[in-house]
Amino acid sequence: MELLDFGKVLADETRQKIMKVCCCQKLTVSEIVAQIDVTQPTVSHHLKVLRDAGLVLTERRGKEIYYSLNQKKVVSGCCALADTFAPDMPLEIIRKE
Amino acid sequence: MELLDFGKVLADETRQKIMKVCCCQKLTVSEIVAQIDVTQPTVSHHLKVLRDAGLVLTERRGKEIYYSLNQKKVVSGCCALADTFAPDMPLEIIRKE
DNA sequence: TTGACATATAGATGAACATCAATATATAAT
DNA sequence: ATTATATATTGATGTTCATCTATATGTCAA
Repeated sequence: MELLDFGKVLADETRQKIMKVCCCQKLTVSEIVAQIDVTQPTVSHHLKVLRDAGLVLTERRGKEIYYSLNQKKVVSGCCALADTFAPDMPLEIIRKE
Repeated sequence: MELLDFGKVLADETRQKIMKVCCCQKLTVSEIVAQIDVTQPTVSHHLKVLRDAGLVLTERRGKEIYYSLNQKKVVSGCCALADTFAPDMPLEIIRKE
């Protein structure tokens, strides 16, 4: 089940913090570590989990690797959740540019 | 963080199965047990988790207690997720009655 | 090639949690 | 009151997983 993976990714505080900080910008691992109270290996571990779930995009520049949240994937996950567990709810417009 | 609880609830396969079966109908604990491959205490445990998160509605009728998924809460959780982790995405209309 | 820096991986440890059997509580019927 | 049925709770057990330290890998500069 795809939704199970989505849920598992969201079930950790550190992971949600990482998602939040690289939500709207590209950050290196070091920059993420600087903003969160865990060690670098721990951040790398969570980035791997996020990467495996397709929830994060990466871009190498020299020694550094930039990470950013894949907002599109977040939305598709949310939609899948709503479709599965709230099929009777009219969702209307949630946000529009 | 509210979102963390939402994620944790979603992070278990049995819980997702329970959510699915009582998504669009009221079911007793026994009826849920009959549809899922775990014991009654395990189902009760998960129903408690769901209840504490406000994700399930209950209704007592005699000896039996009917459970049904709170779809409204599911949607508000999905919206909170999108607002937090996908603020740049235009969500448009997802579904409409 | 050597050294410095950025990130990833391996292995160990502890905590959180899903599950079960056993038992308790609640409700209804006789 | 007693019995039967439905659900909840308790306590034990095993597994999953987050975290750390130590180390490996990768990249660039001198």
